[in-house]
Amino acid sequence: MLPKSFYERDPAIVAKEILGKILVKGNMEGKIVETEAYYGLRDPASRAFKGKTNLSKWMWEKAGTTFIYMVHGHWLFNIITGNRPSGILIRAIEPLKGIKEMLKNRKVSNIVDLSSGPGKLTKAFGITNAHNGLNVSDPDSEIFIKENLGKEKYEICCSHRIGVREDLPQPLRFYIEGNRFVSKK
DNA sequence: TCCAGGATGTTCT
DNA sequence: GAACATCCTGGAC
Repeated sequence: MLPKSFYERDPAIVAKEILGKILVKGNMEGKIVETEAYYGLRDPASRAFKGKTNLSKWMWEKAGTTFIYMVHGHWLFNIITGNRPSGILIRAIEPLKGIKEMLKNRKVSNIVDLSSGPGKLTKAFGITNAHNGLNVSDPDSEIFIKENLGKEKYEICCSHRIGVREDLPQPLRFYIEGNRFVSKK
């Protein structure tokens, strides 16, 4: 399992290095293939931009804390990082285990449609706001992230974030080049 | 009470 | 591939 210190860093670094790691919930596992970094107060796209509210308060929590909120009727899964308030958004994963259970949560015929988007993967994994405030570096947590022991190689690309009205100058979206489950190219 | 939002699914060409 | 209706909640008024 990834230690808390892994998350206690700049969100862009965490977003980049968490690619290829394994997200685990119950018997379901998936490889993280796409993420975005969010810089709290100085980031107009961040939920924390307007200050601390009942919703965004999680972004001030310790690194590794989960932060889940709904947009357009979809739950989006975030993890708090260092330099708070800040965090990363998990945008896409590649299903590895428990695919049967994921298919039950999402009625799709195509595996690629199962988790190739931020709202899709939360539904496939059954993640809702009930999972707010967990810590992915806590062994007792229902959701955690572990190291990928495989030795596959992949290239990491970056781009500007998707669907963000006022983006920061630097690219803050990271993904694994060529992976089928990345939401957009 | 109203409205916009870090998106998705469907329905076209 | 592009356009659009719709998903639901928190926060502002």
